Amino acid sequence: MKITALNGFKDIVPGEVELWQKVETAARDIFSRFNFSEIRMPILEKTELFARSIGETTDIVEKEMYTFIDKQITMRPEATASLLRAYIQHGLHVQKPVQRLFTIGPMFRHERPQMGRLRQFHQMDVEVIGAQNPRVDAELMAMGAMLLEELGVTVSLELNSLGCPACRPGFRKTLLDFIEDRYEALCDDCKRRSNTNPLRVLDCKNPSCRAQVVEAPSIQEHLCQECSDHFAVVQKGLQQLGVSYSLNKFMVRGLDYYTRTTFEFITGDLGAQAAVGAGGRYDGLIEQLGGPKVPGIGFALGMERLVLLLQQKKGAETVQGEMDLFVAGLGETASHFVFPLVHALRRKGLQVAMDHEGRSLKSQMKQANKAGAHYVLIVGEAELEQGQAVLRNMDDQKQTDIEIGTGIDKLSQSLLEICKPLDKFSDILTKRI
RNA sequence: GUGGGUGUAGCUCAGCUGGUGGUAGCACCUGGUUGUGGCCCAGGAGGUCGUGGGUUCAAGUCCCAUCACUCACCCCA
Repeated sequence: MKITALNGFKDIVPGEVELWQKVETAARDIFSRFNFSEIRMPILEKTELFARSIGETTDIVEKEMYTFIDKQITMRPEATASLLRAYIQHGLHVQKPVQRLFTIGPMFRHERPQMGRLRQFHQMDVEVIGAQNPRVDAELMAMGAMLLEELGVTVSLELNSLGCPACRPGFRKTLLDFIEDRYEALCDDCKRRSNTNPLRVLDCKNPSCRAQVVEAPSIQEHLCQECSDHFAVVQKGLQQLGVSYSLNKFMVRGLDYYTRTTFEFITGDLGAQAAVGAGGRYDGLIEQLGGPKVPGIGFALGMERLVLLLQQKKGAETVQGEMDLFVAGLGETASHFVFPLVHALRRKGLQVAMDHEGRSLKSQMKQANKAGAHYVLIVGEAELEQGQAVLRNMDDQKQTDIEIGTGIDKLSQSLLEICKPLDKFSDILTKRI
């Protein structure tokens, strides 16, 4: 019986992993432009952490977490809770009034997999802790938009405010009254939702529910003065930064801790999984987890979804590797000579490969070609005797003789000089992706 | 947890109303070139037809079960 990866768990193989590297590299670049620092947390946490932050009655906590029940530990289903735990544990608020942190890594949820949704999935998570100013909300969204733009994926930004503990309960009541009048017209899921999480009724996909809900009261019109002012400045900030967005009064968040600003980067190209990234403000959460009374805001980008979008773009051919030099030794004597030479060249910084299987020159040339070698050094019995080898430029097919009787150090030095000027490796690689 | 679709070579897939698994494409290996890549040509290797039962003289094909994958619902990045 063949052993395969678990359902919902995926290998990222060569040819695909380059896209992931591209996404990560772009993200690290942008995050550092915005003065964020990386933080890495463990994947396992005490179950209680997630129950307290995400919400005891959310689907995630109730049925989607990978938990070792006997040990009361859980594989993180999202990053924010762990990151805040680390922030509190290390007293990072004392070091700086405002912490700008990001983390990249795997998350785990036991859901049924589908396009863009796996059981182990990867997020890039960004959090600003200690900043109250609504301009920071706008700045964060602008950063997300900038990253997505640089990656070349087209998304739209949708924005809403969920209010705060002062005004949300009032709206909730208003909404419940509205739903009450139409209860019988709603689908079974929405009937259930109206008890558990009435806001969820607003973004039901069922067309008849949508029709019912069109006239629903908008939370944006029921915000308290502070929340309303905050929301206005967020929008003003987005306009200042030239970030286009649209208001969506139906947008709701799945996690309990969100307050005020919430937003999603949406695409139409991923089937049912429209959100490429999403986040919002969580002003009470840090205190609730036993930390200082500071506000926070953040968002997460789904890496699988980003990679899928990149793959969908035209000309998304698999990335071809490159190397500086392939050394072809013909026969046992030549291979014996070449073996330490390859090592010496690698030590000097060249990307070098050789064949160890005693294959024909033709076969080795094929290997070199496939590997994207720019040069091939051919060392045969005849060359060895004459103290010479042939250096072939694979790009223009020109061959030159090169002295090899002078010792490996000198030989590798001259090869280094020939091969290195061509080393625009990283630029070329970046462009090809 | 609920529903639909699909399982044939490493990958993409043919295989009609049951009658010996495809000269299919890509990829791989070897040769055409006594020591020279890409293109072309020739050859080669690669399969318990997802698995287990059943019907039948005969099952990749029909039936049942099971597993896996996949899309959607729920939920969510």
